[in-house]
Amino acid sequence: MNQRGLLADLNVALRDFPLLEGVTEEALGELASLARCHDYPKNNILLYQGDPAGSVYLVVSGLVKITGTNEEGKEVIMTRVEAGGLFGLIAALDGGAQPGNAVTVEPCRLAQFRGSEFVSWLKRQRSMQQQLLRELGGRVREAYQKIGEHALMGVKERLLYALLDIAEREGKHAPGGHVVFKRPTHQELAYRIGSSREVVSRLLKELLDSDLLQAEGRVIRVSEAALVLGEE
Amino acid sequence: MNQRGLLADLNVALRDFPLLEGVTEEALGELASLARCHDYPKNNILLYQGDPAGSVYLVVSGLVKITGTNEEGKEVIMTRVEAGGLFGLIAALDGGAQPGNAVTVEPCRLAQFRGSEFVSWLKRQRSMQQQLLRELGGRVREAYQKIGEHALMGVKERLLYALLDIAEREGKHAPGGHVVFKRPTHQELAYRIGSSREVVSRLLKELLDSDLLQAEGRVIRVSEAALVLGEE
DNA sequence: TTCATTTTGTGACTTTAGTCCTCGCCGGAT
DNA sequence: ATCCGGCGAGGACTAAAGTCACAAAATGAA
Repeated sequence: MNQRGLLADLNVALRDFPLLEGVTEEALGELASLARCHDYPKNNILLYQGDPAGSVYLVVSGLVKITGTNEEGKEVIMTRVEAGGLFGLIAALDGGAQPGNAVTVEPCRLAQFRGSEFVSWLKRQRSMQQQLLRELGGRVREAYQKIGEHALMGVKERLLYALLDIAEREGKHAPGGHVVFKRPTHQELAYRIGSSREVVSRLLKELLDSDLLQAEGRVIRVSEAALVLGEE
Repeated sequence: MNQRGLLADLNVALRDFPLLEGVTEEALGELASLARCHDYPKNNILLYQGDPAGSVYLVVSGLVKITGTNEEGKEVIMTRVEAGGLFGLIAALDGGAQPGNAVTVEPCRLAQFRGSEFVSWLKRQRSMQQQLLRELGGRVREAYQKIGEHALMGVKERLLYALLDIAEREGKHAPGGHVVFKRPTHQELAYRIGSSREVVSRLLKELLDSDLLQAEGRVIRVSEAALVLGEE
């Protein structure tokens, strides 16, 4: 699709994003006019950790992960940005470095803004600022949670919490007071909790043996009772 | 000192805090009128992780740490809030749970606000909101940094980074291109990096042996060259 | 100074997690 | 149907970190 078509879509999409609720039609149009909209394939690198402040991106559709990596290629996922979410903003706000790498997890459509233009637009949007304060607060809470998990729990417990988190977000309720969901691959889980594939493989089996979880193929079932353990 | 005296001091102090720059005299007075100001001793617990949203606190003087803990009493420091900083705000903004425990590290004077009153005052302060966006962005960056350190580095490296961080924040420049600072206790360092006293004891010695750092008693010296390693 | 705390150093051991490798399986592409 | 690559299981080993126990040193308050 060409830029014109993508932008038309963008205009429609903007109205659906909770972060932009309360922003006037006019301001939305203005925002759309600042955007360049593009499609990206899976695993496309958008930002590197430590890069200087640059663009701000809005995820129109798809999923982006923010990660940290070390020299040997080990990776940990800090957070995931879904449709309607922003990334690149923190650096743009304070002119500092990018807090993490940004990589598409699946094919994505992204709207790209010049950092300075986005920020000066933002300065005029009061309700958006308030939404954003809540949003950033949520990110801090999520990040603190992760720090606690890494510093205070073993891999097995982190794995359990990661699974409960998935169950909560995308699980479907099944008869018998259960929640079911399709688990990601062991490798993907390992990235999320900052461990290795083999270890996840072993520990997942232990969790399945210990009747907290049951598996049928790649689908995992948790009792709703167990779910509440995951919520602080 | 009585409440009246403390509040008079508060009024003076408010003008010095970067977070409140650009806020009108009138709004500052209004804010002060919402505050209850108290002194707290060292190690005083102010908030527990998971508590429902309640008060917002402003650190007038002293130092507060935000920590996570597990059942066995192991602790990790998420961040420290210095004079002029806020805590309890994230929960107040979104009505969620407190992201961490808040504990005084030294005797502190704190101004306490009802969460709802603080937030509705905040809604009227545009420049403050922008400051706060930057501030929260900084917290996210700091937290992501910590997640990366925990997931991707060993204890020794985390320890080194923690020391470089202290050197940068509170080190004094000494002749010979060095920076010197007084290190915290091993136990305190262990809390910061989420490890144990004994391990810190051992690894610190290794670091001192390996000429990245030199110690004279509790004072540590780093070359300015080494310092840049710590900055992403 | 003296004495009670804190703080530190260290050996010995346990536990946890990470690594390397092999092998079988399943699903999708050709 | 067949081939390949990602996925999953699991054995064997190594390395890293945590724990326990105790003694020595440093600190700071009376």
